[in-house]
Amino acid sequence: MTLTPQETCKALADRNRVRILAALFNYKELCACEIYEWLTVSGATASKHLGILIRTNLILSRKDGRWVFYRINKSNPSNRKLLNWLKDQFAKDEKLQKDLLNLATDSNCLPLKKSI
Amino acid sequence: MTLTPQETCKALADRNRVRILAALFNYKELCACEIYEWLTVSGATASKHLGILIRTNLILSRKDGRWVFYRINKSNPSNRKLLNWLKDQFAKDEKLQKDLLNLATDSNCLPLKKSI
DNA sequence: TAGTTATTTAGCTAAATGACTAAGTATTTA
DNA sequence: TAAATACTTAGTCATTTAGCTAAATAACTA
Repeated sequence: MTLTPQETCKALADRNRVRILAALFNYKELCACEIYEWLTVSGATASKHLGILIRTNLILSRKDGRWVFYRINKSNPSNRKLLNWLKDQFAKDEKLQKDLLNLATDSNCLPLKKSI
Repeated sequence: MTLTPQETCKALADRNRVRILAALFNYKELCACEIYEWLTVSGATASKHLGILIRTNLILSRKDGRWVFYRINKSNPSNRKLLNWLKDQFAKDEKLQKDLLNLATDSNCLPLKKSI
């Protein structure tokens, strides 16, 4: 299935989905619970957002026991420029940077792995 | 006013707004009537879409008598990567390319100026 | 195997969006 | 100055979306 630009952009047209991507830019992987706790939305809501990002090939997931870990999909060449633009935007967004500091790195889920 | 990434993406999250940008990538300028005739929506609807693209700094307008001409805003450095990604997407989108052939170049408005 | 934990799916509601028509503004032409 | 043209604004309506809670699924643990 090929995505149109507006379908990809629609996936990025929501504050919480953009926040998820920003978080995943900072960490190699995050599990669903770490994400929804930080977003302060219900698990169901986060799951829906994560599903949208998966279906637009922006992120990938990996199941490990009870947990599902999410990461940026860097292997999709057609989105490279878009993700690069996003990264630029994140860097300039002070509010978002402050917000990211609250992403608990002392999660009782599994140790977060800082991105290189 | 600084735009968040999701605000910019929201502007690109609609088929007709993406079509407007694709048309403006192919022509230096187009007036509102050329655009809405090609989109096959009412003038009011096109005007709304054009307003959204203007407010997100993606396009610029110039009034000339009764006509308003629109063009891509190439002077906004923070959107350069995004517009580049969009251009890539357009090139790959066969449906859109076919669609663009129907953009009447024999408009009775004012002669269209092919983009360089 | 029963209970607990992590996540997804289903169903609901309020708010947002994109389309339309009608009315308003600006500019040109007769 | 009246009519016509090009576009925008306002108001209405149908559809979509983002949130929630409750129920379902999947996997571990006692």
